[in-house]
Amino acid sequence: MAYLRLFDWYQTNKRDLPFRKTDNPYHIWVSEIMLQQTQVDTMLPFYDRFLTIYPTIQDLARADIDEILKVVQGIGYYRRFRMLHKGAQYVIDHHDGKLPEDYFKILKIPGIGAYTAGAIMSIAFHKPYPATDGNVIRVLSRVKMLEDDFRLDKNKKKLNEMNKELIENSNNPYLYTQSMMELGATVCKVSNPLCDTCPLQEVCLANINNVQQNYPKMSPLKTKKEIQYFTFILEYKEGFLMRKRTEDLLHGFYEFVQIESDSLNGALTQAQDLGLEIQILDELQPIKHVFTHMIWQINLYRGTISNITSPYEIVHDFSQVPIATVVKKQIKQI
DNA sequence: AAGACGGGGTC
DNA sequence: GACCCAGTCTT
Repeated sequence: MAYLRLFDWYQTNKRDLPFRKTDNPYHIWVSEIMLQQTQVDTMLPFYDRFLTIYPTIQDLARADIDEILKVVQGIGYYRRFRMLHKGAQYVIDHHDGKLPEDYFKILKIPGIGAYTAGAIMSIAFHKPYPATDGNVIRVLSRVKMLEDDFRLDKNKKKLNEMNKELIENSNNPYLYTQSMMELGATVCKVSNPLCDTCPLQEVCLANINNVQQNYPKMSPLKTKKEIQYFTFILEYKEGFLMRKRTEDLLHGFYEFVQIESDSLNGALTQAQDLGLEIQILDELQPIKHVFTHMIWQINLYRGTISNITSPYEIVHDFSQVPIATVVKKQIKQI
């Protein structure tokens, strides 16, 4: 690996990011959780707001999970913030409220896996533990022209071992992790990589052979399952009927009366079985919402109702409860 | 090993 | 429309 060129390139070209201006291990922890499967530009506003409200591990540990969800609503993958909350409480209970400088102790904290443990060790504590994310997979698979299918766990683990050797030999774990990820994010991009400006262009086998787009090799994703819903925005006593979700998906977020059905009549019948006598006023614009593993096709109606039954409750102010983007799209229409 | 888990950006 | 992203946990 051409470490010096890589590090020089990083020092000259790095983006000015708030989580690179701190050496507070907790702040770096929060940033790494928010960066899981999330682009920098998307997480930035959440990062600032989150640390303003929860500036220390103690503040986060004693916060209410519903309030935390409200703070991060719109970013997605909300389970990571339930885990982060548990993680803060775990650090209070097991490590006197301070992040330990030990890879295997960090790995035991809820919500922290191999990547995040390596990122915290190398970025916050300057210790040589590998942080192998999508960027590093892309950079190394191109530089070395690796033929493995990186959809598979075993191949990611193999590459993590290679990344471990590289960071151990780097003499600067902090610069190694930061520069590899910065390179993957800004130069060694998924499509149209900027190889002309890459500090590794002379050692990169994919660039030399002009086959960058073939790497990393990834087996195709499964097609998403589609679900048809009928959703009713029902006014009741100057509020709206809503339910706090108890499913794993969007757990703790509020939704209107939403029923899985192929037809309006079928949905209304199911609503009756729940004790809801719905009077429809308008049909609104249908909504398509894409998740990682499924697609919701939502037929949307506005109506009234003269009664309320469990588990529904009356929500008077949408700003007081966690609202996911799929419901925000619905609220926008009223 | 495979599936669950959000939302936004890119081409 | 299809793919990807500074992944982790559960089954």
